[in-house]
Amino acid sequence: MSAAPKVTNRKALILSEATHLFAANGFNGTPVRIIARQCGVTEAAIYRHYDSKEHLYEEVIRNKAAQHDIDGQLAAQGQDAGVEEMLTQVAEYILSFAKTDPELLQLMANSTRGNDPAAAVLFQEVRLPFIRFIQAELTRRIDAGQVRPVDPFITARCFVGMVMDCAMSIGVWQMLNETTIKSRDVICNNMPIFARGLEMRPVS
Amino acid sequence: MSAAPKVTNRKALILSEATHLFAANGFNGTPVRIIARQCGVTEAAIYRHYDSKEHLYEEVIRNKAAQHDIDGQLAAQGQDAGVEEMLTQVAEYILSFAKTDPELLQLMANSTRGNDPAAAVLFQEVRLPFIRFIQAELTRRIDAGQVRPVDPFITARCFVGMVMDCAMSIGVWQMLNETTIKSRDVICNNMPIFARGLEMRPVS
DNA sequence: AGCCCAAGTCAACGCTCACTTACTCACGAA
DNA sequence: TTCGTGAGTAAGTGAGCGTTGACTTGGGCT
Repeated sequence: MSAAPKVTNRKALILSEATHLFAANGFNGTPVRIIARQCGVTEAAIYRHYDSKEHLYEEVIRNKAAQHDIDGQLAAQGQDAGVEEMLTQVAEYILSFAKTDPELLQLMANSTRGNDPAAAVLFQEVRLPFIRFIQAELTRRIDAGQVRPVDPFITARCFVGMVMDCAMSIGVWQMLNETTIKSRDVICNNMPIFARGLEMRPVS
Repeated sequence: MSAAPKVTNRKALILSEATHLFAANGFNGTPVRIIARQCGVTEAAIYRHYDSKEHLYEEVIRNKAAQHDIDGQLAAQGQDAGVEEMLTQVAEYILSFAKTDPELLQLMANSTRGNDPAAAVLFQEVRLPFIRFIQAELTRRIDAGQVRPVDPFITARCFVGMVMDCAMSIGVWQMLNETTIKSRDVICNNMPIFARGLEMRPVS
């Protein structure tokens, strides 16, 4: 009723609701009016906290990316794992977003186009960490003679692209009534292929 | 000057200009007014030919998909090629779109989200043919004992996803001032990895 | 007590959107 | 010659958009 009912963090609420709506309907598909209604406030209240709709969107993206300490999570992995194990852990991490944070994947799917200025942030903060990690791990193993002398960057970029595409396009696939594929099946099927193709000596 | 200056196919012109604009700016980012201006006609003229903006968009998608006889193109390949050669040809075909028909890739990138009803058409008409082809080729080779007993559908889906992602995200990458990767380098680097991982006997 | 200010509200503004209406005109067939 | 029709136009329509300005309210500081 009153104008300032509680000092609860309204700004955080707006950011949260905006995240849900932007993820579900995209930037152009989400009017400020709807965000406001979802928060139980007026549009003007939103502009009290955020300069513009674009700034709010960028904040949503930045906040979403910051929620995951990807570098830290990746660095915690064992240094002495085999290639397959390493790739498996990365793929499991990416695919786990489908359950732990589907909004992140939706936002990424919406931002595949170059036009979106926030796309750069998502690529930089989410994709690149994975790629850099794999790149480094591959380089180390190539130098150690465990992995064939492939281009580590290209390999990492394509590997991450494959897993990301798999995670992002789930929605479209089940819209087509195609068989839904489980993450575990993808990993069990594809990681050995990649690892076998990369390793210096054929496994078994 | 006159109302009907020429009987040249105005409908085709509208479809063509709409394709350019939708590809460049997406559905929501392309007002009918702009399409009309680009064609040198009024909005009403467009509605004379297309019931609604959505119908026009769907027609754009359908027309774009129909421009490529993907099934035919794939079927023309040699049946006795090795796995690596087969995958290479498919990847080359997909990556060639970046030069022969970049609009197709842009439209696909815009339609990764499930909301877009046209996304289904693009998946069905563009992605699926590639996947089904690889799936069939893999199945044949698995039965012949040339390829290890992987899941042909999952493998094909992920392979196509990898190549598509590579083709679609080129725009974002060069916006980040990252090194631009050439299609040939991707193929030279990745096809042997995949093939080596798939083939029954390790290659050399 | 008095006052400031963050955080709201309401009501609009100016603009753009997809789409419509009423009308015009060239042109080919009867 | 007349007339119907397809293809176009100018000029809207109401709805919805992002954004703003003037005003209100209530908690915390002096």
